[in-house]
Amino acid sequence: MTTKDPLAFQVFNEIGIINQLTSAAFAAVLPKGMTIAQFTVLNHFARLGHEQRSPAQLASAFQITRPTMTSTLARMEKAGLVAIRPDPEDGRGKLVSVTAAGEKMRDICLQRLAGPLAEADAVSSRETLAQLLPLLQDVRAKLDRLRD
Amino acid sequence: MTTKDPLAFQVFNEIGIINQLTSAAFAAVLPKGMTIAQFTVLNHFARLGHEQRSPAQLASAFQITRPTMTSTLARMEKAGLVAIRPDPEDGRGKLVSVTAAGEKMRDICLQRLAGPLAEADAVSSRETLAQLLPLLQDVRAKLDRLRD
DNA sequence: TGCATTTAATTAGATATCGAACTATATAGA
DNA sequence: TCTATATAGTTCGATATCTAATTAAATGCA
Repeated sequence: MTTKDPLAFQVFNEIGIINQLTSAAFAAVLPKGMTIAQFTVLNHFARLGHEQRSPAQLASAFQITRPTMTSTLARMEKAGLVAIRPDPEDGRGKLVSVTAAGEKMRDICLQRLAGPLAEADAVSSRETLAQLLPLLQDVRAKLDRLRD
Repeated sequence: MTTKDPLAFQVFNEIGIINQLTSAAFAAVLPKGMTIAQFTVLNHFARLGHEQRSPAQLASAFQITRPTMTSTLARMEKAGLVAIRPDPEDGRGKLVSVTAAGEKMRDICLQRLAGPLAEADAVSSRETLAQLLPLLQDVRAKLDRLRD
């Protein structure tokens, strides 16, 4: 990246590369067959306290399209990580919930992620990370608003 | 993301989401058939002043695997954006160069990216971006070192 | 009531990406 | 020189992701 590039371009370029490096490192330690996308879904349900969610709600939460979520959920259901049933209140809709196996898988992933996370936490000083977080949240919030 | 998550996790999560949002916005304005990956290659050659590069060098520059670069280059060659020839000094290797059509395509992409970039530049104050850049570069440099 | 529009989800076809396995060539060491 | 190892590139099979098009159900409005 030369310094001639616009500031925003440079920033988003760095973000892209960091995303690639960290995603690869995280994916490498996940159990065979598990992916970041699937882990993200499991993690989301853990935060929700096991409420049910529609595929559309999940897609919206992660800012991905519904076809993508359909695809990921189908794989997760096949692997027994989530249960999908028709929405009794909407003939078009479905309701997704996490299974016991899904919760267990999330715990396993968390354990395995601990190492790389600690490493990442170590290489970048907590100070740097602490400075970064609010700035990133600010940018993200503004991008979110822009999307609407 | 709850505040219970480790700092590094929160930071990388924000980075992932910002990457997704910006990538989607950029991809949306590119000409039919063009992708960010392909534009990145064209842009790289523009910076290099049209020197030739091996697929392995390109893969390394973008931190992607060689199979991925093989795939992208094959598509770009088919589209006439790059030329690929055997490396006369190494029977295993190949040399990639950008074509006139590739240069033209890069210019078109730059024009189309100007809008979204200006938008991104506007939503996030230059101050925020200016603060972010060195922090991100620091994190990226450390991650790079970690990889070796 | 009935039709048009909207919304939920899926299917199809594309690209990017990965790891694993393979081929071919180059290099190093005995 | 010969063989073992390393490197360049590809092929294969998988997942994630997108857009466009399709199906089915809900909603709105005349």
